[in-house]
Amino acid sequence: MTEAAKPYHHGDLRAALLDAAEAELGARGVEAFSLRQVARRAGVSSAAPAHHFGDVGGVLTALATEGFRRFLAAQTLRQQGAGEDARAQLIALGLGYVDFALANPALFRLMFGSNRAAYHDPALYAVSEEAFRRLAEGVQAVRPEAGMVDVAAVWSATHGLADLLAAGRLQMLGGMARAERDRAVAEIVGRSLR
Amino acid sequence: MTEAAKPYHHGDLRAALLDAAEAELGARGVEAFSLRQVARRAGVSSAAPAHHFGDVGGVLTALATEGFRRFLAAQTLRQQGAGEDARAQLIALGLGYVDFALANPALFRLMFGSNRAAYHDPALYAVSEEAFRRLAEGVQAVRPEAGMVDVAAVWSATHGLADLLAAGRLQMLGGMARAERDRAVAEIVGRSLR
DNA sequence: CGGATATCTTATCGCTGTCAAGATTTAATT
DNA sequence: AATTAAATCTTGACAGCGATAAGATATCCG
Repeated sequence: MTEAAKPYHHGDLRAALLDAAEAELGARGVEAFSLRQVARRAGVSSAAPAHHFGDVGGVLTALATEGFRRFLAAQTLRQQGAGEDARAQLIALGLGYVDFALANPALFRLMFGSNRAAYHDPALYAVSEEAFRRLAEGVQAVRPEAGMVDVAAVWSATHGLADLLAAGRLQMLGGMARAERDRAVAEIVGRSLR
Repeated sequence: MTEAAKPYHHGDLRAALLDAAEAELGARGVEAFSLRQVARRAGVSSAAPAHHFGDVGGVLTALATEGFRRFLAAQTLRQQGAGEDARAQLIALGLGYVDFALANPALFRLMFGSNRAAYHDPALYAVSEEAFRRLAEGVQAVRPEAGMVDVAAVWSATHGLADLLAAGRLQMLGGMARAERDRAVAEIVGRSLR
């Protein structure tokens, strides 16, 4: 096909719907997310998404899954630019955690602060478990004798920071220049390790 | 009036609607909260809430405001049962923070993890600012030279802990007996202070 | 080529939040 | 005490939502 005005079949509607859903999420937030609006954004009828995602929960679950992939990628990116020692790697993971929350606040909120994504979905469960595993292993690498409380401490500090920043509280940190904020995040995550 | 079956005027509908709203919030969560359902719970027409709260946002804002009052009360309760020194007081504040989140997960999520409550509302703004002020002053009392980063560290660790526990992640801590969990929370909050 | 299948639309349902208009009760004023 | 004003609640309507069944159109595969 060359470039027909409106082919009956979209070609890759699933991907287009996910893009539209992310735009909708960013524009309206998790609370006011509308599936019909997503369909409208993609230039398709309101019933079209059902064939690819089932219901609105399916769309949000797929979006959250994609979100976790990028979440992990943001952590990897920071870790690649960090020193090799375990502590620097764990702090880099925390910086990536916060990076993602600041860059995608609505997506972050969908992933961590709502019941709208179905975590019993195998793909979402797998990728969220991987995120936890990476953090836990990062803690173990720094302190081999570390236990549950140590993992909880690092996760809590990092997640709390990310959540408060994504919500727009903690303006004292959110308004900082990146380098300065990075130092503060590193300091806070570092403290949680004792 | 003795006990007429259905008086046209309720008497204290505002309070009854808030109770119904809290029940609805607990039952369905922030995501599926329905104003009509709240009215049904209170035995009143769907348009009745408008006269007391304006729209659904007004109900949720009032509910969040009441939530912050109880949030502060939970912290006060812990602080009354704690030692007098500044550090014990701050850790008690953190324990109250977590207590509230575990006892009222849906309300906690409304207050901290959603845009549905209007924080420009004077009453809600005032009570949420008081909560922040108490935490910041608690940090200052422990370390008079403390700065923004110290406040952010304590808030992040405490809030992250509460948020993850309310969301059902961190089952490792959530499944503990209260005394054991308290020790872990105290340890984690304590770490954020240095 | 032709039937099976995947993809998308149209039309409809019950539910939601909001609003205007009317009914009923309480409060204020004289 | 009588009348008026104000507050409270109901009824009825509207548009938008998610979901689903039935039909239209395109692709796949023998």
